[in-house]
Amino acid sequence: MKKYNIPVEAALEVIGGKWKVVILCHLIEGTKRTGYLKKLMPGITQKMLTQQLRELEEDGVINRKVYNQIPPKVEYSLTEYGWSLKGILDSLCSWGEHHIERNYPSKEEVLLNKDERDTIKA
Amino acid sequence: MKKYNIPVEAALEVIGGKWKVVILCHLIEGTKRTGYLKKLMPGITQKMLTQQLRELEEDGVINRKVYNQIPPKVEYSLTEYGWSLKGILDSLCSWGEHHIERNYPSKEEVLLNKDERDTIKA
DNA sequence: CTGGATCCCGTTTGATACTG
DNA sequence: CAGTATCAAACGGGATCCAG
Repeated sequence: MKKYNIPVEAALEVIGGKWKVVILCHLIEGTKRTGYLKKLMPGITQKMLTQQLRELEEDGVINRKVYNQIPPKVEYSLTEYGWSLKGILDSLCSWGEHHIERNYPSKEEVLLNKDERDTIKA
Repeated sequence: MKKYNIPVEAALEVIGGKWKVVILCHLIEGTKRTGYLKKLMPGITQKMLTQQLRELEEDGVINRKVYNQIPPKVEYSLTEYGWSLKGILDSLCSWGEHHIERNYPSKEEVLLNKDERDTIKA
């Protein structure tokens, strides 16, 4: 049985992975398939995306739905347990926005992202 | 200038380090010197502790106070900006506790920690 | 004796090509 | 399209050494 020196370590074991919080933030917006998640995270590799998704699934915070068809289609979504992280994820997003405004008042660094997001949505 | 694909990445850049959340959670309890932090985190190495503390200091969330004396004494504490993370850190701790109860209802894995904490305090 | 730095090595992550 | 395999690069762990 795993031992924790402080309870927060248990939380980090679930969402402490390098890309997990970002993945979960995207899944708050709704169910998404693998390729779309990869588009939303230009910096992640296929391998890491698969690995992090598997771990999140094992910890019970996301759901993996496989459609048996060609070409393959796999969708990921938050489980009910995963939704219990919503408050934390929202707070992290909000803090991140404030942190950006604090360090780069011009906000230029996120505007590009919004364009990208619109491009992807279009 | 750094580009973020999603604002939460800015938050992860600050508290996303492997041990940063744990360090910050300990510093919520009050100012602590280096050796005591190491006792509170048996799993961390001297090297990582120093590195993570330096990065947290550079990001403006913790304060480093050096006492010019022999033997050396260095104290770390949250800055005012660091305190803006309190809500997130508390939520993470709370979620971690619930996660432990969910997976190990006997709670045996954290009781040891409480003993350790008492031992250190004594 | 405390806080920190350096070196070496194993593990994790990244980049790329490949499979069904 | 989703996932795997392979190899290179970066990061983390541990022991040791250093300054004061």
